[in-house]
Amino acid sequence: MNIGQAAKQTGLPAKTIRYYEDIGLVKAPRHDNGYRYYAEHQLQQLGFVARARNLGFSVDECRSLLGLHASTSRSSAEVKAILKKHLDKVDRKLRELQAMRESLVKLEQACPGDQDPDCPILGSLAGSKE
Amino acid sequence: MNIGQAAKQTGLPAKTIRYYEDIGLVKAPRHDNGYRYYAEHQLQQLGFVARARNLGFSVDECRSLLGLHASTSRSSAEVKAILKKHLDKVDRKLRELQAMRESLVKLEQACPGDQDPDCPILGSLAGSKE
DNA sequence: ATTGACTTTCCAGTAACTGGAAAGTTTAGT
DNA sequence: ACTAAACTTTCCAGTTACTGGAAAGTCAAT
Repeated sequence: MNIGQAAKQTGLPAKTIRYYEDIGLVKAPRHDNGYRYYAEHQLQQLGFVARARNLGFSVDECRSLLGLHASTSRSSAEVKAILKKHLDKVDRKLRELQAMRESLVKLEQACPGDQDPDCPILGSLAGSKE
Repeated sequence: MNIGQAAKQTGLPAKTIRYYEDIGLVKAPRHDNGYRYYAEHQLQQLGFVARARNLGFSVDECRSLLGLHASTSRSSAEVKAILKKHLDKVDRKLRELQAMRESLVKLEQACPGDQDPDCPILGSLAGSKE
């Protein structure tokens, strides 16, 4: 299977698949003509990475997870440790976004959104009442 | 006031202040020796940008907001439109992160995290039950 | 005069792709 | 057989918003 087909199967753009090979994440053997060849194993790996990326894991975390997946001497504790660390990051980001959201909603409600130049959003950004 | 003092006042790293000048966001006049000079006006602008960035506005959105702030012919509707668009993005991102979080928590709970190689996290990433 | 703390510019690197150019390959149609 | 479309290859550049570091100039104090 060539890269285009693999792209369809995995939902990843061909560009991204090539990129993953460039950085040594998922390697594919070549045909005689130089075209990359994707068999079941490579498709599995690409799917694995795609799912991990969808969960927000970084490419480097994906690399570690793929490594553990391939290792016979792994422990589920190692995998869980990676996940926990990532989950912490997600939680931090969530709190950050929630705080932003609250401020933004308040500003949105305070602003009339009319033709008048008077704007509490700009006022707040300019540091009023600070 | 030199850049170091301005950095302390605004909480922005000096590097970042120089960067903002590079991209034409907040310009500062120079002393005879070439050092940047920060007066009240520049400090206001930097503070404005810092607050907008903390609310998650992109640098380009900051540019637009600064422009509106400086304009006498603005309407609060224009400002609010930028905010709304940004808020939409924040909301999308929040939902995305919340979905990730839920999946991650489920996987965390399913994984024993012991010395055994058997791991439902890897199983799920590998596409089991799909 | 020399140290230390500033400051300047410029170049490179970060994360994870994405777009586009130029060139080679394969396939379908005539 | 010829050609045009559809793939594929590599390589280079651009994206976002900085951040780190090097080499060099400046300033204040000893």
